[in-house]
Amino acid sequence: MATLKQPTGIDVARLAGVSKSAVSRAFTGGSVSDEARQRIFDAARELRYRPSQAARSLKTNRSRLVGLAVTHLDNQFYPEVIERISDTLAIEGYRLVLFITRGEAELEPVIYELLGFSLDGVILASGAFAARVAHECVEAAMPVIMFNNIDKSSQIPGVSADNTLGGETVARHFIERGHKRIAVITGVADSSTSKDRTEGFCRAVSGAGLPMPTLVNGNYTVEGAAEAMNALLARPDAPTAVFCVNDHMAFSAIGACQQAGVQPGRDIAIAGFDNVGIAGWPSFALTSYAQPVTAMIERCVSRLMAEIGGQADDTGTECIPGKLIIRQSSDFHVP
Amino acid sequence: MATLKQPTGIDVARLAGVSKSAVSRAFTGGSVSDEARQRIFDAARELRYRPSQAARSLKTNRSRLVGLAVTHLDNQFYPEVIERISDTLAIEGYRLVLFITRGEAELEPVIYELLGFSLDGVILASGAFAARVAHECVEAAMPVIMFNNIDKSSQIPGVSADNTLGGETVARHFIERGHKRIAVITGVADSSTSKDRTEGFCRAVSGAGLPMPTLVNGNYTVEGAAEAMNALLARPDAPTAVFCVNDHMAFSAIGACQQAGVQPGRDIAIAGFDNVGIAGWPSFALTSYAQPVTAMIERCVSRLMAEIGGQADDTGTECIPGKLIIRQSSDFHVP
DNA sequence: GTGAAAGCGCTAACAG
DNA sequence: CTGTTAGCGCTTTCAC
Repeated sequence: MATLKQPTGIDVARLAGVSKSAVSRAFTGGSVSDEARQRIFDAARELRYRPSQAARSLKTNRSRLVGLAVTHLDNQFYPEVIERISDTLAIEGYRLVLFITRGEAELEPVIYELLGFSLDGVILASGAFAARVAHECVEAAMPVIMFNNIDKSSQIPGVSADNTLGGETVARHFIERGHKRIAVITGVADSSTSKDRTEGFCRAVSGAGLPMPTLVNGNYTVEGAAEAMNALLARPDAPTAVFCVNDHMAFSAIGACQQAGVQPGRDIAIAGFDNVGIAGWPSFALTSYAQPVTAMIERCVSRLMAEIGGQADDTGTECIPGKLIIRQSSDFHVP
Repeated sequence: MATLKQPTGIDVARLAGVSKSAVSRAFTGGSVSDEARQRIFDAARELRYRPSQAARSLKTNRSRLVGLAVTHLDNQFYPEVIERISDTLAIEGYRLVLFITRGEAELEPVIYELLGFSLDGVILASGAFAARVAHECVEAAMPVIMFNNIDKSSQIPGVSADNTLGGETVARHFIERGHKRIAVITGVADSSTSKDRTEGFCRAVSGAGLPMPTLVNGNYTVEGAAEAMNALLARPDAPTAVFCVNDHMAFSAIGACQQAGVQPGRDIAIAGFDNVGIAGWPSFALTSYAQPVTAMIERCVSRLMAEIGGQADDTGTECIPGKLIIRQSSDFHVP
């Protein structure tokens, strides 16, 4: 039963024959004699005592909880990121509270909750509308940082891959392999990731004197990407290379190609972005621009910790270069 | 800055010209006159006031936080489950605190944290050693329920698919298609899921008068499953059908087959378990026993809520039947 | 329907 | 090094 009375610091103090402050000190690293400490810990173990976080939070104004807002998790990039952020935060003694968002409709309640759960800080990895949530957090003096999707136009702290560079890098790869008819399957229109990747890509393509790539919106969904790919294949001037602005869509595009009898890596070059685990599976062998996830998370967490520690973060937006991983899906020259 | 003073109930009370008790009532659904309520909410909005969860928790002994322990998330089943649990809990006003575990080594700290974070309850979906954590929770009077991996030998609340039935169902499917040389790639040895699925499968196979399936341990990992599959293919009496006890390993097995020039759905039948999203992708078209995720989560959450509400849960372990989804990877008859 | 008052369990001065 | 004391912000009797 949940109603069984938990022991308090007083119970422990009594059993150990000390004051409750001594107990508190023992558990917070204050100065206690070794002997007292020993008695306290023994008593605590006996009573199965653990300091109540609720009371502690009330006093210290710290919950050791960080909120993480993400969109739905079928894009494998997010589970990977969640796992790594969780690990990194755990080292600092923090835990993640999950807020899975599904779109604009849920905006208000999410903000309300994010701010209501007495979190120490918030990481926003949730795509398009995150910027608005971020502003609310700033207003409410809640430490916040945007991850992956950022808002360059504001001073809101953010960490992302260098998406523009990533787009460029993929473009250059296509160009080197002799492609001339090139397309890109874009993501949700107002996400910074899609915009930047597409922009970098297009700039490099036209900079090389090639015609502007055909852009089709895949909306960051499996269905959208499949449709986009089919539309591309149906064109009289079908592209020989297509850049999907994330791997999630690239997998779907590959599937669409296969169904149409077009073989990626031979008949058409496909590249993605994120380099999620699946990209390396032999069934896909997807060329992908790898986000520097480790570095991104390291920066994200340490900046958030600094904010929580009271240091204002005026670093703004930070873009870290990644690395192109070339695999079979694009590793050939056009004739 | 994190240090900006947040408004308290007193501030709101003062601005609204009422007592702080009135403010509290307004926010907890107590009886307040409409007029007062209006003034209070107006004042709260103006001050950007939100009741502090920490203080509330201290008083009510409820945090509206539920812990979720899971192993690493590369098995796509878990992200799917997390997302759904998060949604279901959100309806009840609860949020998920994530504890990503990585094995026995981390057992103690995880327990300590799980119990230390003043959670209202805990969901254990974390595989093999979850049972020990569960017992600790029970001892500590922390409402707990095991999900997916359960412990039938104890009275610890648990919800899972009917894994035995699932294994049987897959076996029957193979048998109907005329397979005689059958193998299974198993998971971590002491996980109830792997044991039950394998057991149900083997029982049905030998019940049909066929020789016992060859068992190879894939350890629930991509690498393990690939090795297992390769070992299977190398045998003189290589199987014509293999059951992978989860989809995660099945994908890897499919990859291994393809690399060996053996085509799933034609040369060999492959089936998985979980029916994760990817299973339906054309690149895999994996036959899989679908876990009844919706029902499982519904039961899991409502039982946990009951426990949190103070009702002892003596339902024990609960297994819900799923459904076989037949796809190309196994949809053929042996000659 | 409303306010006053008493804590929830803890930490952090403060004095010894 | 140790105990006493005063709250953290809220909910909740209890009178009115």
